[in-house]
Amino acid sequence: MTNAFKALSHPLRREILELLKSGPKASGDFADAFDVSWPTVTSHLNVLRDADLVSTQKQGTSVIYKLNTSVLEDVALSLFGLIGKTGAPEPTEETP
Amino acid sequence: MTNAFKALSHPLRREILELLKSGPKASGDFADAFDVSWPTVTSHLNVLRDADLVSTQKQGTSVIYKLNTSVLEDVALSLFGLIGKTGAPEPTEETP
DNA sequence: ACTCTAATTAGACAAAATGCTAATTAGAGA
DNA sequence: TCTCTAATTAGCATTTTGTCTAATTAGAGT
Repeated sequence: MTNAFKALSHPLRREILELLKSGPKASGDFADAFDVSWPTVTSHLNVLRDADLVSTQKQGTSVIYKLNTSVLEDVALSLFGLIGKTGAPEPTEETP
Repeated sequence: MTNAFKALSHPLRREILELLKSGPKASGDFADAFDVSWPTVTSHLNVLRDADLVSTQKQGTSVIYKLNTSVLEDVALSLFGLIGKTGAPEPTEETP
């Protein structure tokens, strides 16, 4: 999960995830959507897949990417953990 | 808030935040806690402060760092937004 | 087999991040 | 004032990241 933080650090990768919110997409869709070269997109997609934030599936000549919600949720929860929102009931007083 | 993602991408910086969970600490406390030089710690602390993840306060010759929970919460929420969860995690148990 | 489209890999290169040592600033106290 | 301690800044080497173009792989359709 540690890699997920690094993967999330690039704005374009976060935009890719944002696009994936509306459903699975092919590599070329991202290449069309952003103003960078297709190889650059591929590189970012690889980072996201290595971090397990997305998973892939081949469909003919296309490669379909879809959001991997579980890791994303783990990351979000770990951040809440950092500020004391663990998902468990909060104590009425701060624990030193 | 965009910078927060980049700030969170380094393991040592996340460890710093983890340490801050238990309360505000001085720069030297981190320098003691980790196996890197003090200037390196300072550099990481600067990144965290630029990202508004921590705030500082001088106390004599010491500089006290404390966690800035609001930005951390924003980041966590934006990740939940990515997976369609609009709010904070619900308690696993009923709050008494 | 040939060709077109989808996508990735290879290789090069610039820019940014990381971490060190040495030098500097600034406050506290004798 | 002098000195000690806390912390940051400066400068530098090394590594990692980001991006491009060119080349390559692979499937589909004709």
